[in-house]
Amino acid sequence: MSAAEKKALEKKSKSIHAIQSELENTNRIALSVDCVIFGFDENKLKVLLIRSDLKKYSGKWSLLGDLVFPKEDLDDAAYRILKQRTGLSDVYLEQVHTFGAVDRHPAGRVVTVTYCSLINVQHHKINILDNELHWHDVQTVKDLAFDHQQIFDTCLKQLQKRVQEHPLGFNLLPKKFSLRDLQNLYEAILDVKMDRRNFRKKFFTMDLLIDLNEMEQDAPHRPGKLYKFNFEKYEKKQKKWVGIDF
Amino acid sequence: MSAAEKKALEKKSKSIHAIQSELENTNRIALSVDCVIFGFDENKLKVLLIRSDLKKYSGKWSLLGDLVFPKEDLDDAAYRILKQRTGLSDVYLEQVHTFGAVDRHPAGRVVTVTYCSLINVQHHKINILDNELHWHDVQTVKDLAFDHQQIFDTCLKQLQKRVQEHPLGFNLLPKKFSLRDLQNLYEAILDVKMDRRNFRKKFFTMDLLIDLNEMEQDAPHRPGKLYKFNFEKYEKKQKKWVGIDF
DNA sequence: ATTTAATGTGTAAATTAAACACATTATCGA
DNA sequence: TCGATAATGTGTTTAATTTACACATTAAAT
Repeated sequence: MSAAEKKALEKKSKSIHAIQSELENTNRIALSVDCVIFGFDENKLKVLLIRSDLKKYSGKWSLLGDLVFPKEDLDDAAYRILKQRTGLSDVYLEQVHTFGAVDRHPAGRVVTVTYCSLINVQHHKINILDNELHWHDVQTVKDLAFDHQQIFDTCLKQLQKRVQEHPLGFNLLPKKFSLRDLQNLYEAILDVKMDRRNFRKKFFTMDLLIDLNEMEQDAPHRPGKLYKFNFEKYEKKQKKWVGIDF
Repeated sequence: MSAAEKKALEKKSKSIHAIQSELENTNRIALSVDCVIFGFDENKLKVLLIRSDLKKYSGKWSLLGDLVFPKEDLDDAAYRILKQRTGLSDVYLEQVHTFGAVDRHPAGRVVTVTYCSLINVQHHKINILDNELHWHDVQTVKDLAFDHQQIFDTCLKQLQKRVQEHPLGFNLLPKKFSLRDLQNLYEAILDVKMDRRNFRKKFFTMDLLIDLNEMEQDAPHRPGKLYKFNFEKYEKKQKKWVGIDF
């Protein structure tokens, strides 16, 4: 992380507090963005959290958030915050939900728009600055600051739903991956066990994996073949399926 | 519509303009809610629109929106606005997306949270006050004010997706309906034709329709049986299906 | 070399979706 | 009144998809 980014980060951590009196006086609504940044490491789904800087919530973890600038597009704000905190700029980022309970933030009336992002933990060295940032297993995330537990739960559910309908998971994997890697990812995100042979069949039928004719290295046993995802082919085919199922 | 509601409506139509100078001076963000209210009538999916009150957009139609009060929950604001405009209070209402481009509103920086709602046109007499409100066929909606076309498109897509996964459609039908009514609804929302016999089989297999042992009245030909939806049974069963399909 | 723990490849059964045909019932008009 | 009309109501047959399950192959570790 550059010095400039570090500075921007410190500046941020005060920004919501700084407007507290202003919020109370003007009787107006402030707008923030919170990012739920998912990663995948050691065959577990992770989420990046930051230690809360509010005394009321000291010791608790919270999501990465910041105020939206008055003349900044909402989506731009989300990308800016993601970039500030992780250095990432070329990743999947999707709006999930907006949380607007009156008392959701102790500093005053702050409505927050939540974005969800998936990054590859190995590809991007996150600066664990002053132990403020930490990758948590999603399984053990609990008791977050503010209403962040609710936000996190919503985003995880959305991720589980979306990952079944779109190839989001590939952003979490290395460029070259084995089918076992892919299955581990899906099992971690969806929290289910799948049949290895049917899983394999499923993806081969989709015909969206490119066989790289390479093998895993340093596998403890028989190495598997390596693949990459055919994003181009996926973009071309537009699904138009209609069914009723509830 | 009561006099009080009429007054509230008139007051509203100025509210965004009133804050224009304030927005410019304070350099802050205002928050609004826009409602996309879907209805169903004459076997067509409709959407309730209001004539734009801004000169810049005179003659164009727009969604029903209003500013969120500083000390009002976001969801409450959505229900308040829906109630103000339609008198409805006990309906399905769901947040869809938040739109926050800097220049999306001519009055200044207004970020808007969009909600989608489904109501039964016949059950709720909407006061078409001064020709300001009108039910439009969704098929012919185009060229809305502001970024409302984009918002509408997003909501329609979301509706089409959600209606396949949840029994939302029943809110648009009378309490007693025939299977033909139900199929007409789905065909209108999804914009597809379905096989009558397979459609029927689908819903009978779900076992969520209650046979009322009544027949349609005044049908031009052989009348069909009437049913109602078993909401209680639906609430009890929780779907936990996992699959990958993209 | 043998063991071990993976990968890689099918096949059969069950379930679900799609395509399709005909008898039944009420209305309408001659 | 009676046939024509235009719906509803009830299958069956076929195809496609999902699920369950078995065995040979490969490389590493001992």
